[in-house]
Amino acid sequence: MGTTPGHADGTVGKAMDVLEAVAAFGRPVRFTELLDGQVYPKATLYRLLQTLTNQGMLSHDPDRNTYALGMRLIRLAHGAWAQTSIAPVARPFLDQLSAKLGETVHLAQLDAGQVLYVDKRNATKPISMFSDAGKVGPAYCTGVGKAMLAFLPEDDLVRALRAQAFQSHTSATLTDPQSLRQELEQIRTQGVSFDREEHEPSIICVAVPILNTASEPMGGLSVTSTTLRHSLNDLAAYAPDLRNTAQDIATQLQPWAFPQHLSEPRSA
Amino acid sequence: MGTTPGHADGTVGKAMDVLEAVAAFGRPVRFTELLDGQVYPKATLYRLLQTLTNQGMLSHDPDRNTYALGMRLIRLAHGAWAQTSIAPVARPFLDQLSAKLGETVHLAQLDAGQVLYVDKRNATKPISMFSDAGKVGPAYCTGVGKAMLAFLPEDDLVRALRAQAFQSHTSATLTDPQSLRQELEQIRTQGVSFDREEHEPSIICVAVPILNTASEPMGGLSVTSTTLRHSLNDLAAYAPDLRNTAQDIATQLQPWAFPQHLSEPRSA
DNA sequence: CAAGTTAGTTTCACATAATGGAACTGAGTT
DNA sequence: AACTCAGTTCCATTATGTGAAACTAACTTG
Repeated sequence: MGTTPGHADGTVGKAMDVLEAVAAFGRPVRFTELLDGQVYPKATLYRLLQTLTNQGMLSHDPDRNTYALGMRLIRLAHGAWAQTSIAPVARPFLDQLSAKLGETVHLAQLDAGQVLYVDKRNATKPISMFSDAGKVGPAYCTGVGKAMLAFLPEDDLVRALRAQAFQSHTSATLTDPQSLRQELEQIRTQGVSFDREEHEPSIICVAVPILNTASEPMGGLSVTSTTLRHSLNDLAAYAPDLRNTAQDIATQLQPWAFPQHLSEPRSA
Repeated sequence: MGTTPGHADGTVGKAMDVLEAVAAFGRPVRFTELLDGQVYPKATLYRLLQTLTNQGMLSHDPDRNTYALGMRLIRLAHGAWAQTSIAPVARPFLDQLSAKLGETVHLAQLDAGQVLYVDKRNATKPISMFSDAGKVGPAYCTGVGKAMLAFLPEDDLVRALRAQAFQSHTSATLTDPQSLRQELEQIRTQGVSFDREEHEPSIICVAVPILNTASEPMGGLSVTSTTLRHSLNDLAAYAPDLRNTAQDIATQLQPWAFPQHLSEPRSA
């Protein structure tokens, strides 16, 4: 987890492990810190760091002798966001929904069994980019996570759950696959999922999946609030709006799933 | 340019070239499309694509047989944004400035001679994350770009300019290093730079650099508008506010440049 | 201030892992 | 049934990456 050398395929895999290790620190990190947290021997780690820095995937502060994630990642991620995520398609709908409800709205997708937030609206104050997009969270104890898990094909679900370490974040967290599966069953029939302070105390949310025509989850959409401001019943009232927006997004997503513009006149 | 196999260091470098090549298309791309745009032979390209997909750096649509940038990049970029860019530090100041001026505000940094936008505020409507952060632009014909170039040490400047292909975007674009250098001289003395429709017709902006104590540019800050709404003189009036905000950000950035929290009790 | 410690860099004999030409598969055409 | 063309696999060759150990430089410490 985190700094696991996930069965590295070749040199590239190892390089990615190193990237991940740097990311895990969440701050500029010294060579040695990486060295004893990591499985790769000194010289190997050293060369990998060099190469990655060279490539702009890491940035190296020569004064402090520290490494941090490089800005090239920001450029590339912009492409990923635009090409691969459902966010650009969902954008206008998020605007609409957030304007209507005046609540915090999240858009998420599943990535390797984890919830990856790809967009967010916070009605109260203007939101800064990147600050929240790119965040990840556990799927089994978040509203959007459960909404998506509920509609995952069985084998995908098994794989997603195996990747999770079911740790108890709050007293309400579902920590065994058993009760989670029950909950997922219920979500599947109701089409709505709730986070009952399962991830963070006093944070609650209502979420729906964004499904394609094959009923597979393409993403999730949620309204988040606190127990101070809302009850779960209050949130439940948002469900219809959420469902409508999810449906709208799903509709817009169809052409995206079957792109027509594939064969362009090859520029000789 | 773009798909240049920039003197690849090793396998990792080649893998990054492939990433960049996929990014360059800006849409899901077929194997063959990459193949004949790229210098790597079939089998090699194939394996690199496999590895990258495996690693989540690319995503592969098995139906359409296309590759696109992967979501792992979004996760990593979030880290880069938080660790390496000046954006998180500048965030509250951007909020403030944008609230005061009610105009579109950009925060940028230099990356490999290009302008990389790392944050943005648009007072009129709520802004989506990632949509603009991560964008790149040419340094020599944007307000923030010139503001930063003006304060670059000579050898860095030479390197940055060599990377640029001085193409004429509008009739106002400075296309020769000569006149650009003159302009930079002026910016250096005045501390403000203008984009006089040099990048896009009718788009103008005023920008200032964010300088560290060594007077090296850490980033740039700009207010953008259109010729319909403002004259250059109007924009010039924003300069003092921009300078103040840049100063505030620079001050906050000092501890960041000399992080105290480096030696933590090593977790045995 | 010499001996000791720590952090980072370089070397080099060795072996793994990447290479790419060519052959193969299988879907789509004619 | 013969012919594309896109994508995938094979495998002998060799380039690349490997990592223990030696080295250097800065920084403590007795």
